[in-house]
Parts: sequence; C-alpha cells; structure tokens
Amino acid sequence: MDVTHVSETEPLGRLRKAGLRPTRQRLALARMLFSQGDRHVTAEQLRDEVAAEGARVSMATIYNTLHHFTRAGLLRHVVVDAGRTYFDTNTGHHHHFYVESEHRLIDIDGDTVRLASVPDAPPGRAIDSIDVIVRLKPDIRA
Amino acid sequence: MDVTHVSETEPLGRLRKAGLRPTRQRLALARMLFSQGDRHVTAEQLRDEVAAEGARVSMATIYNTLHHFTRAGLLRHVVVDAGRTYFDTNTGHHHHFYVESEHRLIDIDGDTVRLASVPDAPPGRAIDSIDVIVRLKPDIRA
DNA sequence: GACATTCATTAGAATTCTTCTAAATTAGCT
DNA sequence: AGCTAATTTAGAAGAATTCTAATGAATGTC
Ligand SMILES: [Mn+2]
Ligand SMILES: [Mn+2]
Ligand SMILES: [Zn+2]
Ligand SMILES: [Zn+2]
Repeated sequence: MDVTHVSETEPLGRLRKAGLRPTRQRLALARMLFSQGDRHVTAEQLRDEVAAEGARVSMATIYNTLHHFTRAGLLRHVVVDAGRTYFDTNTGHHHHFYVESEHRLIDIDGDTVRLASVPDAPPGRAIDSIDVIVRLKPDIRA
Repeated sequence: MDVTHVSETEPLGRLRKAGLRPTRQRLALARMLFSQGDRHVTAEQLRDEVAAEGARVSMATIYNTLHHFTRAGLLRHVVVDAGRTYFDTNTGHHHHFYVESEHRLIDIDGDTVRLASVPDAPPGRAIDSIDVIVRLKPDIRA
C-alpha cells in the first residue's frame, strides 16, 4: 500500500494521528464514519452499513472501535434515549434536536443555543461538558 | 380504610387524582417516591427500598408503576446515562448536574440555567422539552 | 524477509436492563 | 356476594453491550 502522501483527514491519516493501528476493520469503519459529512450512528447501524459494503466486522470490534475513536477524540458519545447509544462524528461545539418518534438526532450549531447563565459546579467537582437536548414531537397544526 | 380526609399530596390522594387504582403495591411505591423530598431513582433502587420495608413488589410491577406514574405526570423520565433509567419525582421546571463517577443526579433550579436563545423547531415538528445536562467530573485541584 | 512482540479481532457466552406472557389476584361496582 | 376489568406476578424473552480466551495481524528489529 502506498502511504507516501496521506492527508490527516483521510482514514489512514486520521488513525495515524490518533495513534491507532490502521487495521482493515478500523479503516473500513473510519471510511463509513468520516467520508460523508457529520453523522450520528449506532453500533448496529454501522455494522449493517459495513456489511452492505461486503466487509465483515464483528460486533465486538465495532464497539471496541467506536470506543477507541471516542477516547481518541474522533467521536463523541451522545446519550439521548434509553437503550440506544449514538456516536457523533461532529466533535465540535454543538447541541442536539432529538426527534423521539424517529430516533433521529439533528445538530444545532453551538452558537444557536446560548446559555445566559451556567451554574457553578458543586465543591470538589468540575464541569466536564454541557449537553442541551431539544426534544421534538410532531407538530399538531400543519 | 378511612378515606374521608385525603390530602392530594398523600399517596392515596395522589393516585386518586391521577386516576390510578390505589393498590397495595402502588401505595408502597408512592410512599417511597413522594414522602422524602425530590428524588432521582432507578427501578432497581426502588425495588430494594421497598424490599427493605418488608413489602414484596415484582420488577414487572415496579416498571409498570413507574411508567404509569410518568404518564400521569407524577414522575419525569430522565436520560443521562446509557443503560440506566432515572425517574425524577421533581416534575417542575429544572435541569441536572450528572456526576458520572457516582451515577448521581443533582437538580439545578430552572431559573439558574437561562437559555438566551432557543432554536426554532424544524418544519413539521414542535419542541416537546429542553433538557440541559451539566456533566461533572472530579475537580483536579483540591 | 523472518522473528518476536504487542495489539486487534472474533465467535459466542455472559451480563444487565427492560419488556412480555399468561395465569392468578384484586379493586371497584352492583 | 358476585361480576368484570384492571393489576400483579414469576419467569421467559428481548435487546444492547461487554467479556473471554483463542486466533490473527501490525510493527519493530535484525
Ligand atoms: Mn426511543
Ligand atoms: Mn455510567
Ligand atoms: Zn451532533
Ligand atoms: Zn431532577
């Protein structure tokens, strides 16, 4: 494989930069995740997509990889629904709409939601992150 | 049983008002939930507490009841952690700190977090609710 | 390139949380 | 008391995720 010229945003470069060994499985998953704009995926979804491409990646590896990517800062873990874990390829500052009825996440630009006041963390603790989730239901009018 | 004078905040009154039959199990659960200030409980926690009081309530009933209470507006469902569902006895306007390391929720008064701007819902949808979760980690200093 | 070492992948079992099923019990009504 | 619908229950089933321990692959050294 020719690896002379590797952009940092290409799958291989991404893995290298994150200090992750570029295995066949990780490259396949990185391609699915990062080559089509921002996405919110579940492990199962990703497994199906990879399978559709003909690649075989075990569920254990899907989960391992998603967690590795998350620890490396390539993904962000989003919790909005019980019993369903989303991984977000958009790691920048932003929030979410959640369409309950479709189990679908939609990004809200970080600057669109402004917190006029943020509470102080209780003693001995520090703020790790702030999630704003705007839950949506079908509009009755319409 | 004398039911001539029942406050609406007593377990029996609460169930009546919500149109729920006051069974032995529901009364026991309502007592645990609503007689000690605002709480964030999991099904398992509640099962253990009820068991400690000598009452036997099946897991199926715990879940059924928590969902009934939630539909009736007596509880609020809080999603902050994958694979762990909290039920909140505080149904008023407020947000949450979440102490990841202890799996513990702390209320933030509704007015303490002010959203300076809230995005419009996408066409065909309406805002159902807005959750603000401030995730906490141990403070490094200290 | 061969070898050694470390890390990654995998199938399947196991775990955890929650829901379902279908039978037995109970509350509310007359 | 007797009727009916709602409720409870044990245990099975389901769904998502993690674990295990054996196999395979990437990387560094000679
Ligand atoms: Mn859902
Ligand atoms: Mn947790
Ligand atoms: Zn996002
Ligand atoms: Zn609360």
